[in-house]
Amino acid sequence: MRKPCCDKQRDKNKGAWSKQEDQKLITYIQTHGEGCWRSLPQAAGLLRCGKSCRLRWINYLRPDLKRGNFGEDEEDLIIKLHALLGNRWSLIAGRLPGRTDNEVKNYWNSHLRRKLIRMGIDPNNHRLGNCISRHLQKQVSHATTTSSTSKTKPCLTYEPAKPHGIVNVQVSDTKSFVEDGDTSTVPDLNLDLTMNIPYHCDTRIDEENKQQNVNSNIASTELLNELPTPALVLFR
DNA sequence: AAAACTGGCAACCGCGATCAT
DNA sequence: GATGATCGCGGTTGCCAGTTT
Repeated sequence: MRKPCCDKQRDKNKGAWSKQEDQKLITYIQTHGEGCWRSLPQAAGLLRCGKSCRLRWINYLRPDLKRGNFGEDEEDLIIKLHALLGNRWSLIAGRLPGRTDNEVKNYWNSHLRRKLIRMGIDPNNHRLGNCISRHLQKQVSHATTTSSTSKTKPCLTYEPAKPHGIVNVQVSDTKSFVEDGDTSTVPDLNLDLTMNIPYHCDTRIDEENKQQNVNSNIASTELLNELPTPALVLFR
């Protein structure tokens, strides 16, 4: 049923975009606006498929793109949002003005993911791995004057985004664990936060509404700012 | 100095969702 | 409801520059 991808057409350019191509695309969109990607290449005089034009515009040419390094606050937000939403890059990017889903995805894969792994945190579920990394072990052993490897390891449980937008977050106080050292005095705080994002996957809501619902819910509750994800706890 | 390796990023690909007929 | 067209998303690939051996 699916039509062969337009990219496979022989007369289409592929690979890196030239300045001339960029300029044609910019000029066309400035004049006619976004949309109708299918017909855009021909109208703009580009030997590209519409898909490629859309991607180029959204990820690189759009005037409102921020570009440059991610700030610490942006990193925090990405980690928090990823803990809540999983690999929903477009939703995550929607909370980061001037950032694209591709940019966020790349940054996650090349920076944040590794950072979490180095911290001994599974980037997939934001849980501390079974084996605490050497780095973390150092921190722990440094914090505790006596060896205490047999003590209860910090328990951070994040369940990634579930269907219907319900996210359960259970957090033990890792910071206390690391900094205080004496885990026996640290109660296993189990903050069972249940967030009900009005995101009904099973009903047909258009993407904009979905995004607005998610955005407004997150923004209004400001819950994100209160969420100490394991990664963030360890970064600080 | 050169080869091998690594990391970052832009772009591509395939698929599902949605729209149009 | 069936079919085809289009869009948008997330995973993956490939290129290139920088670093290490």
